[in-house]
Amino acid sequence: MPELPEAEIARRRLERRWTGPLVAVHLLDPAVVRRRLSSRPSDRVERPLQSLEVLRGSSPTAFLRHGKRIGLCGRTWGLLLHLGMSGKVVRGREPPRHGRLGLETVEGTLWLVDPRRFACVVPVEPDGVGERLRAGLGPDALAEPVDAATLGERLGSRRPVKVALMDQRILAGIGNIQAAEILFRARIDPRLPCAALGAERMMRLARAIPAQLAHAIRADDRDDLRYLAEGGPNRFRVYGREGQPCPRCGGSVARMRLRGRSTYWCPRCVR
DNA sequence: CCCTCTGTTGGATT
DNA sequence: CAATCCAACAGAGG
Repeated sequence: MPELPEAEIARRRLERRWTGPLVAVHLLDPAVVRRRLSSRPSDRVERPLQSLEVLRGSSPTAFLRHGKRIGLCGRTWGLLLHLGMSGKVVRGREPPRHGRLGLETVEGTLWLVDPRRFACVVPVEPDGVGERLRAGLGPDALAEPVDAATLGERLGSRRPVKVALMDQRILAGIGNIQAAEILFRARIDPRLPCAALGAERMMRLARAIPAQLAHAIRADDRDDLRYLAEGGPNRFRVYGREGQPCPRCGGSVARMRLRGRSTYWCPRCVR
């Protein structure tokens, strides 16, 4: 479920575990290397590096993140990373199942694992990695929190608030799960058009965004990352909890479909 | 077995 | 123009 919290966990894991220069690059699935993060014009890379071999013998000087994207900066290279739908970073000696890429240091190997193969890495020139990460995206939903007035301007007017929250051009990092958790925390009906929020709700929403993301990161860091698909307990307050009691009011958590995505919320809590 | 569901994203289609 | 569908994929669950 890589959204901002999982991307931040992956970034930290890379930063903490990357000790010393890279001994070897294990490219288990060549398709994981792309020439750009997406087909959008803002993600165009003029001179993509041809292979990951340039990484060997060096170590990154910066470990960046913007929204769901991660960026590593070496002296002679940069590497953009997007975890896609099921990507994560794990450490271990042997290549794990669905391992796509291994970055080996003397201390061990960091593996990009990704069953669904939507994750990718893009080798680029070292300059401008930070700019590439932000290209076309709004401010980072955690690191660059916006006040209620700014949020209101950015959200626009017509769309349901949950749909707008998931638009990376407005704020970077919020996906389907965190949108549900944020709106639950702010007690806002996900269907409400942004223009109908009003000052009071907008204030609650502006506070809830960084609060929820920080909470999710803390939870992940403590428990180690667990995916629903891996059978771990559901740590979310409403996501994936249709029919279960609302942790705040005891009412029943509802599920609906908004723009094709499952949306969980508590009808009794919203105000 | 088969059908539906799932974390992302962007482009095509209606 | 907004909503839906689809395409990249694999796997879990009913």
